Amino acid sequence: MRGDSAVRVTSHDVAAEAGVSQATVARVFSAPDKVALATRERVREAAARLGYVPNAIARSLKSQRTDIVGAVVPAKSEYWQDVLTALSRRLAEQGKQLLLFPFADADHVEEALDSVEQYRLDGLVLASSTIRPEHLVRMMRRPNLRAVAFNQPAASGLLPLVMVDNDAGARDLAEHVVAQGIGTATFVGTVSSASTDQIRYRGAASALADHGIACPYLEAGGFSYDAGYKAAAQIPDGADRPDAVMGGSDEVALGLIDGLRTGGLDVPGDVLVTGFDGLPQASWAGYDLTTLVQPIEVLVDATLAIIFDDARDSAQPERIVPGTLREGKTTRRGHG
Amino acid sequence: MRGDSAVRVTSHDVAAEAGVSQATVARVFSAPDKVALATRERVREAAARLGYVPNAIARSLKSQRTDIVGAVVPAKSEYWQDVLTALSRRLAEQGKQLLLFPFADADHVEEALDSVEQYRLDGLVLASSTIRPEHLVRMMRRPNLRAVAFNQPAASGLLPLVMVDNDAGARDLAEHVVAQGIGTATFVGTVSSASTDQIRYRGAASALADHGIACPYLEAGGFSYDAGYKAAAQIPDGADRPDAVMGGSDEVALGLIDGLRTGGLDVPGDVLVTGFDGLPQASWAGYDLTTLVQPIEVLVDATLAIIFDDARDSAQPERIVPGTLREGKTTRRGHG
DNA sequence: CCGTGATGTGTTTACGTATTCACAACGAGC
DNA sequence: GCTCGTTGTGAATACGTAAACACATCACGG
Repeated sequence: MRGDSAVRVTSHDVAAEAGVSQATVARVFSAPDKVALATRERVREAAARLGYVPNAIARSLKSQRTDIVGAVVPAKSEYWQDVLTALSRRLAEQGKQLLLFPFADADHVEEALDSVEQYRLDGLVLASSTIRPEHLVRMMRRPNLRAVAFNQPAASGLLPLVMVDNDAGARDLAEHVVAQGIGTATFVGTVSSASTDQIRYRGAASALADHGIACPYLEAGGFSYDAGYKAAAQIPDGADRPDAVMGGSDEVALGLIDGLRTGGLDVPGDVLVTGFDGLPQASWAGYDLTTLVQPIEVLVDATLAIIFDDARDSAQPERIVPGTLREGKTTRRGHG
Repeated sequence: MRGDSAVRVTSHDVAAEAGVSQATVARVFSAPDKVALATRERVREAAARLGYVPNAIARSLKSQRTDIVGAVVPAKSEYWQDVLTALSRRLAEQGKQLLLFPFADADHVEEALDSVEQYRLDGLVLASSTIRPEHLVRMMRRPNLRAVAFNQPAASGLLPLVMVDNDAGARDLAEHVVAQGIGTATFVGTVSSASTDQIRYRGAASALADHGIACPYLEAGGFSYDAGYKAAAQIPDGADRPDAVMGGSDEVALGLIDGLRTGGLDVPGDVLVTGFDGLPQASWAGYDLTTLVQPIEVLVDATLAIIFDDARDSAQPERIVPGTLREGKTTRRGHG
């Protein structure tokens, strides 16, 4: 039934109602100071009377700006959800919107990017360290599209990049557990092919090596609690049990804690555990995980600055932001 | 590479390159079966050569369909993030996108809705039980906009509505704890003005009353872990301590557990705890919370069915979907 | 051999806005 | 009293596509 009572009302209708031209109506809503006060108010009243709302689609078509930023992110991840929350809030403050392009796994990134190209977005945030370089390159040369890689070291040199200092963070965590007096350690990574995972492991291993401590690598095989939980079973027990287990992410670390405890171990009594990211859940009293907190607001602001600042000619910027060590009870050793 | 110059390439350019009309190019990308195979391939090749990508903005303007669904949701909430994940995945499968309109608190809903109206969305998911009725009514009469209230009992009669059966779920949980042999109980709600909170409390209280058990109401004052954690301190201890504490949501319940444990109590040894929603975190081994799992996939599918099914004349549908009781160790009593 | 329907393509218009250009009215400066 | 810049407004156009309409071609049955 097309005969809906609700008719689409355009700037032309408002123009007729107010006795002005369509151009004037458009100006009232996009450049009000170019219209005389009296006219402006007459138009505003007419618009209100008719229930007129400017059509963002038409505006975008004409102005070549959508005021929409896209984000290509993994569908399932605590960490990314936190980032998206911060991102969308900041955008909303600027009157812009966030269009989500989630992908289930790395093989589906291609499809997501197909969609991205159709919408003429003002900017694009490429998240997840599992996006492959060839995909990144594809996004480089779209006109009017500012793409930024977020926490994705592999994008270095290809795209503007914003990330937390994974290396320094991993070292900080390692130094911290060393200071607790550990003699052995194991790193349980997320997915070994992820560039963040590699950097975090190398940073931790290198810092531990400085103290003469070896640090074998174990792969959880995912970015999830479940992956960490299962990986806990792979950690040697008995004489070979490490004094500290460093998780490649908070999600994995939380799973590790529960997995270790299920296995009868005490955290931190028997084993120290660290994470990485600073998820809200890491602060929950049941875990109180020692982790490296990412300054998400700072990272998001830096990302948006690259997208919206007009310094187009500047070279590919790389913003590497330091994180903060959060000391929880999972590394608090020797209460007595 | 030839197609990567920074020029905008349109269907007209492709038409010229392929020696056909613009209309034919458009048909190749929107209704391929209306074009002869030979022509189609010629156009496809020309498009690939030039790096042509259809402009979704222009298409939307012409076709009056954006293929975008909006979601108005609270900015910070584990539960809604799970819903959004499911929603965006389903939409992606259908080649549609999700546009996010997060709001920090109920006072900012207005602004979010202003933005919503400008984009001519195909559908809108109004989430959160804190959206006020006057806002809902405003969304009713937009042309070409199918708005659906998601888990928001207050919208009944105003908008199409999809929700889990809060009443039955609360009763199920209550019956379950009664079956564990409790004699006293307390309900710790989220925010008492939220319609879901009221229904859950009434359902639980009513079921408990059937067994002669009173159930005082305590308000956590938020939907968060922190609110629950703090609320735990309000629960009477000593002789007045309830045998069971029912949380108004999983987030609150998880906070309650940690709060109670911090207070020196054993869960479930001293107090049983239940939640509501079925968050992934509720299944974490550290908590293993007894809760009512919402069938999010089912709810999302029902929502999208209302938005995209052409049964325009049908009355305001209300889909109330039953949840599933998940029995965890937080209500497993009497180990000894 | 003509009518008829199907098929494929081109021509044209419309979606609703922002912007350029033109123009009128007006005050100020010489 | 004339030029000149300013201010406010209208007319016209373009953004890139989809769809309505017209038309040509062709197969086919009578």
